[in-house]
Amino acid sequence: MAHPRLSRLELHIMNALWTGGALSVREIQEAFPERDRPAYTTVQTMVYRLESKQAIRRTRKIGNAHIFEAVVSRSAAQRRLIDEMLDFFGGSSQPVVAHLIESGSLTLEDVKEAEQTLKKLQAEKSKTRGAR
Amino acid sequence: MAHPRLSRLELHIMNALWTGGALSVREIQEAFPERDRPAYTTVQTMVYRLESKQAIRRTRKIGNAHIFEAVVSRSAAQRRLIDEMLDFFGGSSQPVVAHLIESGSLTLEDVKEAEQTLKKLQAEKSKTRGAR
DNA sequence: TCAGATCTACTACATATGTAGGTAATCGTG
DNA sequence: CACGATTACCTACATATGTAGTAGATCTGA
Repeated sequence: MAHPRLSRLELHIMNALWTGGALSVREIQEAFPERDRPAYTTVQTMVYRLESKQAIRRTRKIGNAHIFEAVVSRSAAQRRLIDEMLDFFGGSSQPVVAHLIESGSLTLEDVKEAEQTLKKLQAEKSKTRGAR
Repeated sequence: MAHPRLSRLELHIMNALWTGGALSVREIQEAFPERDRPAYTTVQTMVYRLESKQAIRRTRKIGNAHIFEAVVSRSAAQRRLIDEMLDFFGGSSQPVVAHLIESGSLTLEDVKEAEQTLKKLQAEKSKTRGAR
């Protein structure tokens, strides 16, 4: 499976690895907020499952502890999540953007940046097609 | 539960109701693409579960068939999905927007519209705070 | 009216996900 | 080296999700 579906908890674990690099099970567990931190073996089980899904792999060993690192990139996982979301939204970004605004997490800078990127993309496209 | 978590299939069913208004189980089933359409009773089971989660409710009866309608709004469900996503993205919209662009679903119009909305919001906010 | 079509309500089961205990192997330290 | 600490590995189980069958109620058209 190149693109395994990742569950909520699995994503949290991936997040720890994306953020912290290669980590042991213990380190992953401790990356969870103290309040609401799963048991060591809970994390371990999910780590094993992620391994069997080939979303992560063992790299080396420190003492008797295995060190794991992400195989699936954060970007790829995000992409998948967003594609699934767009599915519900009929493929349109508009409602997504609207909710980002509502939630207050979309800044004017984000928008300006997006605009630049889009314009650049458009320019390249028309060049490829033969400058219309 | 005011904000039940909705699974993939449940969201597809909600989608049918958001789009088609009040529907029978049969109509919901037929809203699925012919290729890859779950059995009638499969849809029925999910409809019952959505009912017990109070995401939908029975409104009336036509013949011997119950007619269901959404209680949870599309907007509220979308909002929840996006909030959950933002959680993984560290609360930042930036990666979400980047992926929307990559997927090609974000248009310049979407961005312009967002910009307008944001500017309007900002203006209102500063007015409330006492026009700085 | 009554027989076939349709629907409801209940039951069942496989897979996925979250949660964690128990036991044995391995490590580091005195 | 021996022992306490830390891991690995295996097993188990509850809840969620997807999938669907069956039995009996209800409806509708001939």
